[in-house]
Amino acid sequence: MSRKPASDATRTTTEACCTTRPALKDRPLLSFVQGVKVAALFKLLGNDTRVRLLHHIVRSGEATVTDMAKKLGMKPQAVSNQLVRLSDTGMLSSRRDGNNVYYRVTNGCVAPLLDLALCLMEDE
Amino acid sequence: MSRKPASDATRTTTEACCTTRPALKDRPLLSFVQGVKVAALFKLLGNDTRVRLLHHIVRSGEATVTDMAKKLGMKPQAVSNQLVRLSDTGMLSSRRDGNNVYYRVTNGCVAPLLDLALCLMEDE
DNA sequence: ACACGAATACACGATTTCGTGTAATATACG
DNA sequence: CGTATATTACACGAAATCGTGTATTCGTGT
Repeated sequence: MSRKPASDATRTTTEACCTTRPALKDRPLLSFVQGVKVAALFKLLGNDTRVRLLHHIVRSGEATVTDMAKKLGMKPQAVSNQLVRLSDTGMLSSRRDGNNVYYRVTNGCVAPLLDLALCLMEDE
Repeated sequence: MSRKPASDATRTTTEACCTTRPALKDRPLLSFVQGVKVAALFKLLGNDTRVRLLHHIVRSGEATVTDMAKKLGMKPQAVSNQLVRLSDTGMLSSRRDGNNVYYRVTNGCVAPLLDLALCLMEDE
């Protein structure tokens, strides 16, 4: 569980994500457990609410629950549910200021992943 | 439905995938439909069987159903089910040679996506 | 202490997912 | 034509998913 240095707080741009690249093609076939782990990661992104939440946070740097609920046109509970799931995996972190809880992206790979998926979507 | 030029048949390396990059952060918040589309893409990758299948094909260039079924220790039907789903979205293409059907990756973004996910997984 | 708003915890119901089993189709070889 | 192998089509059942409703926690202000 070694989280990234988090860089400086307000930074939300697409950072360098994976410096060590073992060259996908040369790896031995993924084991069952590895497959499950990778799939779990994608599964987390495989939901329109979570995708839109992530994109919103990437765009705005930080956001509160009610804020996002309004933007997405959803109830705060639904949003909170997904935010918790995203936080559990280390994609997001939360900071409390008074009544509000601000969420931000902590993992540098998230933005690139979204980016790739977006243009792959528009491509085909 | 404009598929990529497919480059030359035997090429399976991580190709240039998305040349046009509208800068994720500057995009307006994803609409509901966009969110669903992106999520659908990730959802497709959110399964250990499909992930391992994709990785195997990326590694070997081409592979038949029974071949993959043996490698993954699964029944041919289960494998075929997932291969169909992957083909429907344009990630894979199939070629028939006698009794066997060979599957290969047609979309250049698939490998980079897997790559990103792999190091993101190992990172945290 | 009390009320209020924000965020979360939890159980429920509708929907989707995935491997299995069975059957059908396709191709090769006698 | 008949049989064997490879692949796929289809229905079924167990399991996971996701938004909703309700209730609880946390912080603020009066």
